[in-house]
Order: sequence, then structure tokens, then C-alpha cells
Amino acid sequence: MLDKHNIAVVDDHTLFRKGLISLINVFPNFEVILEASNGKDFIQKLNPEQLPEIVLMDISMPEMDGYATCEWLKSHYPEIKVLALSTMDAETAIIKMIRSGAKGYIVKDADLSELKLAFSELLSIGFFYNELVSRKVIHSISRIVEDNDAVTALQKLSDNELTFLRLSCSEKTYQEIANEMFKSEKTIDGYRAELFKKLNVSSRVGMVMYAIKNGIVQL
Amino acid sequence: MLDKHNIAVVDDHTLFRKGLISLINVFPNFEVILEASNGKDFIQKLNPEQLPEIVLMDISMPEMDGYATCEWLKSHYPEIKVLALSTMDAETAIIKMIRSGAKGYIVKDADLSELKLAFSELLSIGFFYNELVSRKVIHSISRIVEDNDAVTALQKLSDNELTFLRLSCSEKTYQEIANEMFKSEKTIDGYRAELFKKLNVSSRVGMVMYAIKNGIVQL
DNA sequence: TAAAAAATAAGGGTTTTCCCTGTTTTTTTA
DNA sequence: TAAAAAAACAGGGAAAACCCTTATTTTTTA
Repeated sequence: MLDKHNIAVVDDHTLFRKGLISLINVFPNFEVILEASNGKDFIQKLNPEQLPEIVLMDISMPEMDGYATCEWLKSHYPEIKVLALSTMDAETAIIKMIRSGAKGYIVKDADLSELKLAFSELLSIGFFYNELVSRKVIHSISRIVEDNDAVTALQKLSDNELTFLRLSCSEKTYQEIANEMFKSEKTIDGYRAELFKKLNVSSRVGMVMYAIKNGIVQL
Repeated sequence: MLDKHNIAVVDDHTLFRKGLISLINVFPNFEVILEASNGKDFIQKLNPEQLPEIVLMDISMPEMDGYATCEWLKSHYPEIKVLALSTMDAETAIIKMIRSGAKGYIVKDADLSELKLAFSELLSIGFFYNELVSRKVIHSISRIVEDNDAVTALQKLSDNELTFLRLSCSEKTYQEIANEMFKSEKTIDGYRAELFKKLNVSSRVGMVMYAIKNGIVQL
């Protein structure tokens, strides 16, 4: 009787989650012992008596997203390894997830062998960085070196900036957003300028696309 | 020995596709006989000797998307039933897919029982319209009645409008887009006005979000 | 608690977007 | 091939977005 490694799967798309679980369960030495549809659900279902070794975690989810859940795990159960799972290969998403404590990153159109490889690497050497991730990480580091902290900055969007960013993903004018946030239009213009710098964009459209790419808003 | 119903699965995300297939294959009376990563791949793999009864088809895919593939099937193999499969519950995407010939629509966070139900309805009554789809369809029809052809119109975006729409999903100014398309800025302004009407939006941001939601551009 | 940093707000100007009403040119169709 | 429709283009004006600089208030931190 084999001693199987315990896996958790956190993803809000039921069909995808169920499918993934069914795939993993045919691996001879892995078994899914926990499934959840978002971070909150996951934390609530987490049983300290039987913790997973690896958590396969989606990034954009309702209620509590991958970043937040990853941070929570880092501080509460640092021994649990998070393998981020996303359709987005956006550099910032990868970097942000890794900064949040993920030990690996895999895209949804990876194949089975890569998933298997990721599992074993996580268990043996503690992380899984494939070419995609390495390339992005290296690129991000070189960018940090050359133009200071373009990536680091996004980590620290203030609550107001985040709210503004989300509200900008609509047909509202900045004036309307200002009213909604009970701020002067000039303050809003300040958030805009600050976000343009932090996100390295130069127009509202760029800002909106950034937000969508990085799962800050969902469509 | 049971006579199983043949299914095809077309989706570019390998993990999702493989998972889905594994789920379907445990259904006692369904079997996946064909998998493909996009429309082109699907058509090329389609074997007239052994056609699937149902094709589970994603909408946004590289090379050849769900709409185009659906249209192709409608004219070449009208007896094959397409069940559209998407993360997007955008009304226009659903309507467009159904107009392209899909017999049903299911979102990726549906559960297994719904998928099963969709299969049996497709085989027994020939279509599967759940509450979500019905609601959207009815809403779209009532909208057609009240303000003419808001939805129909999107079907007929001209090549130039489509190009303009795609180029608008960037930080380019309309002026720059005009140069790139070798058109006057006033012509471009005409495309803009026309698209605002057709897509029922009132700002460039709205237009861009529409394009993303409906898989016209991919991030 | 004084100094530094961050958030809020304003003035004022440029560019871009948006929205009219038209004309000319090209393409489609009766 | 004449009439109709669609596409391309234009003028002009208002609103929104963008981009500076600077000042005040609030919060942080040394």
C-alpha cells in the first residue's frame, strides 16, 4: 500500500476543478484530499489533522483570490507548497504570485507531464520554475535593475488606488468616479498619475488592460 | 456491451481539456473519441468514418475560434451538435455562438450533473438551453425588439471595424491607429461612432472591454 | 514631537476623445 | 446604368483625459 502525497485543488471553475482532480487521482502517488472553489472556502475546509502537501491554486477567484490565499498560507502553514495555476502568463501575475509565496507556477495549457514534473520537483527540491517562469523572473529582475521598481511597485497599490483602478474598468468618467469615492476630481487625477507610473502605462485603456490581465477585476 | 455516444472536445487549454475528457469518460454512456486544441486542429482531425455526435467547444482559441468552427460545422456536418463551453457568460458571446449554430451553451463553472444533463438533452431534444442561456436569449430578443438590432449588428462588423477594434485595445491614439490603417482620422472617428452604436457602448474603455469579453482580442 | 512622507486638492494648460452635421467617393443593387 | 447604400472624409465644438507644478492637510516615523 502506497503512501500517497496529499494535494488540494482550489479553483472556482467547477468543471475545470473536477477534471483536474480526476486527472491527478490517476497519478499513482498523488491523491486529492481537498477541493475548494476559492480562498475563503479553502481556508474554511482546511483540516489541521490532514494537511495537503501541495495546493494547486488558481489566481483569479471570487471572494478571496490566489494572492491573498497564498499570503495567508505563507504565514499560517509555511510548509504547504503552493503551485499557482493560471491562464495568464502575464509577467506581473507570475511575479506577484511568487512574491506572495507560491513555489511554482504552471499555465492551464500545460500538459499532464508538466504537472507531474511540477509535483515531483516541489516535493524533491521545494520549487518548480520552468522556462516560462524563469524567463519572466529574470526579465523582471533585470527590469528592476534598470528602471528601479516597476514590478515591486504594483505590490503596494493603496486601497484607494485599487478602488479607483477597479472603477476605471467601466464607462464612468473620472468625475463620476470621484463622486463615487467622495474625493475631489483632482485627487482622482492624482491616483491616475500614480497608477500610470506604477503600472507603467500611459492611458486609461492601458490601465484597464493591466487590471484585467492581472486579475484585479474580473469580467 | 453498451453503444456509447461519441464526443469530441475542442479547447486550447491542455489541462482543462484532458481533465474534461477524463470526467466524460467515466460517464457510462459517453466516450471521447476526438480531442483538439483549436478549430483548425479539430477539422483536420475529424474523421468522416467516425463522427462525434456532440462537440464540446471552447469559444476563444488561437488559430480558429469557436464561432468560426461552429459555422464550418453547420455547413459541413449539420447533424453534429455543438455544445459551447466558455468562461464568459457575456450575453453577446452566447447569442453569437448560438447564431453560429451551437445547440447549447454551458459555462466552465457548471457542475458535472449539468454537463450530463446537457448531453442527454442534446441527444433527446436536440438542444440545451439552461436558465442562464434562456435569460440571455430572451433579453437579447427583447432588446432587438425595442432598439432594433443591437445584437444582430455585432455579427456584421466590417474588416476595418474589426481591425480598428483590435488596435483600440492598446495605448495607441486614434490618430496613430489612423496612420497604421492608412485612413484619415475622420474615417477612424466614423468607425468609432459606428462601433459605439453596434456594441452599445459610449467610451473607448467600454469598447475595449467588450472586445476582451467577447474574445475579439486575447490578452 | 519635529521632520519626513503620503494623501488630498487646486490651477491651468494640452491633447485626445467624443459627438454633431455634413460632403464626396466608391460600391452595391434594382 | 441610374439610384441607393455604404464607406471615406471633413469642420468644428464640447467634454474628458492627460500632464505639469504647487500647496495644504494628514499620517508615519525617526
